[in-house]
Amino acid sequence: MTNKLVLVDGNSIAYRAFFALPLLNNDKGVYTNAVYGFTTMLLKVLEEEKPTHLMVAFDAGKTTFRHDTFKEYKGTRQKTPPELAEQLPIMRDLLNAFRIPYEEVENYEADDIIGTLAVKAAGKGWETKIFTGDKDLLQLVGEHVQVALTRKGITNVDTYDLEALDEKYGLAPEQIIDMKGLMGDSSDNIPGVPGVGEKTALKLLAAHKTVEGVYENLDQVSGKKMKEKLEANEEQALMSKKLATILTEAPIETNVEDLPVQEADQSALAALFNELGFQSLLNRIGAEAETKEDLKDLEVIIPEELTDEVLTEECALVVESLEDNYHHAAIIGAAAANKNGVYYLKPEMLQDPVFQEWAADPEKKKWVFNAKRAVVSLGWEEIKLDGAGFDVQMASYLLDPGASSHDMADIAERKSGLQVQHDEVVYGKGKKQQVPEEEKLSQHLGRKAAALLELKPALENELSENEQLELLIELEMPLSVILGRMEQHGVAIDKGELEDLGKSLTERLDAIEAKIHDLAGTTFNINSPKQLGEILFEKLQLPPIKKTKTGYSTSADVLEKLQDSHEIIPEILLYRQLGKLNSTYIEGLLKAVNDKTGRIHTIFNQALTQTGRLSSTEPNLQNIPIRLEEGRKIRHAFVPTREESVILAADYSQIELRVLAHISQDKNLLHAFQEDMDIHTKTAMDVFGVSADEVDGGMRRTAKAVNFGIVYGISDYGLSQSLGVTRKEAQSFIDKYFESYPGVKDYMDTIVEQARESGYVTTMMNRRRYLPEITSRNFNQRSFAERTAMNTPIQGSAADIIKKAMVDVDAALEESRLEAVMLLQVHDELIFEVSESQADELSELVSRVMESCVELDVPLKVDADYGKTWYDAK
DNA sequence: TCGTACACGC
DNA sequence: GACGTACGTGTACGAG
Repeated sequence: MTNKLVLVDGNSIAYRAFFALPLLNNDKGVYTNAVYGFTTMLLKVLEEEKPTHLMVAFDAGKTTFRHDTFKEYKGTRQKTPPELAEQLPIMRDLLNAFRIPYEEVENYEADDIIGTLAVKAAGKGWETKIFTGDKDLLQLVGEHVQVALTRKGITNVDTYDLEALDEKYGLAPEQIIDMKGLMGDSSDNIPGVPGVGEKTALKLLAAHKTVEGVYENLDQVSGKKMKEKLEANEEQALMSKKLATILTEAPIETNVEDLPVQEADQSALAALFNELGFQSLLNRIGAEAETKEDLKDLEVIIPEELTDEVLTEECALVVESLEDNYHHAAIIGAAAANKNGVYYLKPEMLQDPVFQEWAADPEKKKWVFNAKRAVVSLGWEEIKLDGAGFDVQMASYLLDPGASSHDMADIAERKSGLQVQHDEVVYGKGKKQQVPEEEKLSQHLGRKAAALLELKPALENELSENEQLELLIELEMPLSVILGRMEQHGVAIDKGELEDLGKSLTERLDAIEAKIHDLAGTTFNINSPKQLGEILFEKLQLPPIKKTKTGYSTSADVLEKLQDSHEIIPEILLYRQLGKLNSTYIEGLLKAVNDKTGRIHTIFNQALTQTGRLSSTEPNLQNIPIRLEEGRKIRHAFVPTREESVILAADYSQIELRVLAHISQDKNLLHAFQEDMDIHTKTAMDVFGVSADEVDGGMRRTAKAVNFGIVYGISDYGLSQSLGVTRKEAQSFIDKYFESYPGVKDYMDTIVEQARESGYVTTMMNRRRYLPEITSRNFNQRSFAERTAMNTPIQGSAADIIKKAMVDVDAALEESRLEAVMLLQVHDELIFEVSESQADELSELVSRVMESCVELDVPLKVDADYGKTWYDAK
């Protein structure tokens, strides 16, 4: 077997990694992004290339032999940023731990080391692959030498051999230096011939092979100016070529045989990864995260009897169940921690009336982790939990919704001195998940409870400093109880209705499938984008409009463009639409109906989204179809639990734009809502400069998309996609919008400026979102952060408002004589069930409370309606 | 088991 | 001048 040598251009890869990744740092404030990128690249190389020999070359010192030729060589290069410089020594530690040799040679660049070794290896008939971000190294490509150039990020590379190089540039490797000689290289301050760029250089070399060849045939060069430029810079061109030439005879003692790949020093590597905080890489090398302190230390008492020493007035409480879905999940144990100690409570102790009385007492305050989970999982066992006054998970979420995790173990790691193991480590995952023996379980739960006790005051302090305590105590905590009740109550489903819809869907799908196969002339899986792409773009020869990473795009917008070019297309679109309805909504919802209750019990995630909205899972009841009639029919299956009841839906009209009017104080927008105008028509009037009766359907649709863009923070590109216009046109709509609503423009500018200064934005109720990328050098990251800065206060404040409305409505219902149940929240809409006789009264109450739960400078408007099913509540 | 492509809601 | 562009969830496919 031939040997395979991999040579890595250390400085080049480090630079690439540094600029490609956000400025990460570990818990000690040391920047780690370049090291991280470098490491992932090394791991990938080891895994995929499986080299027999490997080394990393670094540049040494500031000056090299090239400076003798040209003292301004690399003269314009900016100093290595200090954030990167401090990472270079760590990379050497890393290589030592990997047992990968590295080398730097005084007076020479990494390129020269690589070139020399590549030549040595080629002489022995070895295969060599060079990893770099520097195109110069392409000159080393040869029969046995490939060069992998980083493309985007660091692990993504384009590999060049002789053939690929010829294909891309039409050049042989040795001509790379001729190209550099002619066009120069601004990053290395190689002058070249001024006025000659890549295009000209390639043209000249195609005709005359080398720099020397160009000058020998100067009379054949077309263009007077070009000839003059070349003539005037002959010496400079030759010098530039020399500068760009990589030395393949650098004085290096190392032989390629000295560089065999060795086993990494696992313990050194694990120690380094731990220090750097590379959790994911620890997993990848199969090592475990280090433990800060001895896990055996904690004293956990297993009480014989529950006394008021165990269950105190202020007490951390852990209620553990394993399944993600806590509805009807078995509680495997509990723990309490307070000033007296840490206690493990066996599951059967939860049945003790002493526990139940304490749990139900709102005066006995409990500090918990995910209050809703505790309330609902106890609730299913008929145990009432009240007085859950502080939720550590919620606190962590409110402090920084963008934090990498809100796991107990991670929060404890970040914010306390106590070590809590990850659930996955204690219980296992997937099929291997199981309840451990009591000793292990009591330790784990005891640690969680102890950590809660310690975390509560710490996080309370942080919240208080951010003025977010009210948000937690007055809004999210009461809301979690309400949401828990909604989840546990569930939504009744008419299974027969779903089954009937499913039957007719399946029949139609079968017919459409047959038709598609017929039109295609073969049977294939329509649900497979790969197979569908092959049929459409190869067999049927339709023009592929867009590509994805893996092949042809077959997304709806692509297919819509092909609508008229083949009669198979509309059938495929219909097949997709109906297939989605059948698999997700018919089959999916039927599977989600609980056997015991006959209802669907979703789980609202209250600590997930970056804006403060809720999300809904298992199943997601926030994306039930409504826009197309076919799908809307699904809502027929959402029914009240009692025959005599109805479903009532109350939704805020344009809440985000009203919030925008309030926050920005734009006079035009405020006025529009104060006069209760149709906002999309109003926007169309302003953007197109026409009167109300001149606004046609197209103008209103455009205006609506613009408003949508403002609310969701999409870019000119996003708007152009949704309108099917060019980016320029989209941008001009945005410009006109800002001309008409200058207050909105001011707000957008101000909020971005604020975000840059403080690093975060806030909502009306002091929800926060950090935007570190707002100072990024990467245009995309920065633009995204800027749009987020504009959008989050709008969407987040709307989320605040409906959450407040839910708390207020719940209280109002409590006081009223109405027997209504809140079932769902869908971002700007609340769904209830109520007996038909009380429906009008409920409608009036809900609308009133929703409209008055906060006081804005524009009115809030609610539309409410009810009917026998969710479909009819429109 | 995981990543990708696609489609649904707001 | 290119970059690759609201969020969140679920299903199906196909590679490992």
